[in-house]
Amino acid sequence: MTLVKLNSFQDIKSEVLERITTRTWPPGELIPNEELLAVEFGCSRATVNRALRELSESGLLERKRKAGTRVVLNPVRKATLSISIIRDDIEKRGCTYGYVLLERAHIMPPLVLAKTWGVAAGRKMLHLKALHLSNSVPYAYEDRWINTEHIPRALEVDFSAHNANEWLVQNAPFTHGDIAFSAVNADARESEYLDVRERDAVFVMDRKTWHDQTPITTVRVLFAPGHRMHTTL
Amino acid sequence: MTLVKLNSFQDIKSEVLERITTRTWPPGELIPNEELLAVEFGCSRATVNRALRELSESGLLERKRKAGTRVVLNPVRKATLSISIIRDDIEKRGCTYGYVLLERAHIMPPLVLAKTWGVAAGRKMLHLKALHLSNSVPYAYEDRWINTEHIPRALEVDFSAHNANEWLVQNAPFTHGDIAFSAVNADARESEYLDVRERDAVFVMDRKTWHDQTPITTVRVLFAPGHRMHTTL
DNA sequence: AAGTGGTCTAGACCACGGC
DNA sequence: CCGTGGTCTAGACCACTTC
Repeated sequence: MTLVKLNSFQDIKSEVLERITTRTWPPGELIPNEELLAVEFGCSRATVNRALRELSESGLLERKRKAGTRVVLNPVRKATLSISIIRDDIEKRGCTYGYVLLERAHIMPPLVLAKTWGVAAGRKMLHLKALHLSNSVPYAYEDRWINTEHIPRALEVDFSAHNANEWLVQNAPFTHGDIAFSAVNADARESEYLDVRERDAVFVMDRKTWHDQTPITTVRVLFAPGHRMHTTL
Repeated sequence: MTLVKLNSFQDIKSEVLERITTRTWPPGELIPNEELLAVEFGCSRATVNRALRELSESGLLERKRKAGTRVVLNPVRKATLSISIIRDDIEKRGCTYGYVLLERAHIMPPLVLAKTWGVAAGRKMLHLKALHLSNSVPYAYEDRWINTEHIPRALEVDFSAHNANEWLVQNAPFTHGDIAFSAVNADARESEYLDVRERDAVFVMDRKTWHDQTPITTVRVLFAPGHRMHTTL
């Protein structure tokens, strides 16, 4: 075993990655423990630890105390999605952002929603429908419910002037959330709002957020046809 | 300032998160430096560093040498997607996985593909179309190109017996990739393969992978209607 | 019981980037 | 210049898991 001086955890990541892709350490194989690698690479155990920890976070290694570190058999690659505010998406492309409130109502949510989202049944919530425009062209249509039991102030906000997404980000922080993406055929109303043909395929994001156990808001966003969500591996 | 003993970086993450959401440290604000926080929390600087680093990786803090650490104004939340192989997705739900090769050809790719993917024009590549089944029902349809200049062995593999995805994962590792998700209306052929009506909305994943600079494979996967991709924030 | 990774510490040096 | 975060080190203790 040659002792090569690899001082940074980045170098070690690359070297380990190399050994994985070239199958020096084939899938399923147990690799040497941190202490041995530290000796081999001429660095401290903490540095090896950081390199291996990050590789395991990206799904390439599997680590267990006492059992050691293994190369994952069928790597489940992790891709990071950046969920930005729609306004930013639009402005990043050099387009002008526009916003229109379509509907506002303080009503009881459908039972399905109350069930799946965990809000008390029989309580009114704020329901908003709005359109996001890019250079005056429909970009996304959103259908949102806000838990006004928890955020009563939302009832007094003029959501025709303030984008609900941005108001909530600044006024009702959440601790965790839950997102799903899918594809649906635009129904009659949706296609009218987005100015597309009925049944056109639209990309959908469903998001629910909570502050600890308390539901904050849930929103379904339909993006105009052609929308792509992009990331790297 | 009270000195509270917070020994773990997890505790510190929670505490800092708490201060962000309760606006003890409002958006845009500069927070104390690592050394001060280490004193306040009664732990070492390295521990504070790990907590703050992780929070900055999830998009809540912004750190710059000399400038210090700030609470991000409009947090762009990072969500992690797990991209698993289709077989696992299906079997995880307790369904039986099936696979059918529909077409195989060693031909020149369309010019658009060569351009966007960076392969030399005028070279033949392996083109595969296949169907993934869940309990014998179409689950996803894939249209794939494999760079046989780089992986000549792929020409000798019987892809009617071996799933291309899995063969490639095990035989042609990649160093990086690029994924996009979108929604499209199924065309006549696609809807026939997936056994749905024409123009039904399908969820699409386009993926390209490279080994260093060399293209490995590119695939477009169309998922049967109803498919959802899920993650947490 | 013993081996492994998970984490913390105290101290150090360095790179970046405002000043 | 010099304050800040970024990283590394050597050592330590602990938690988990397999044996």
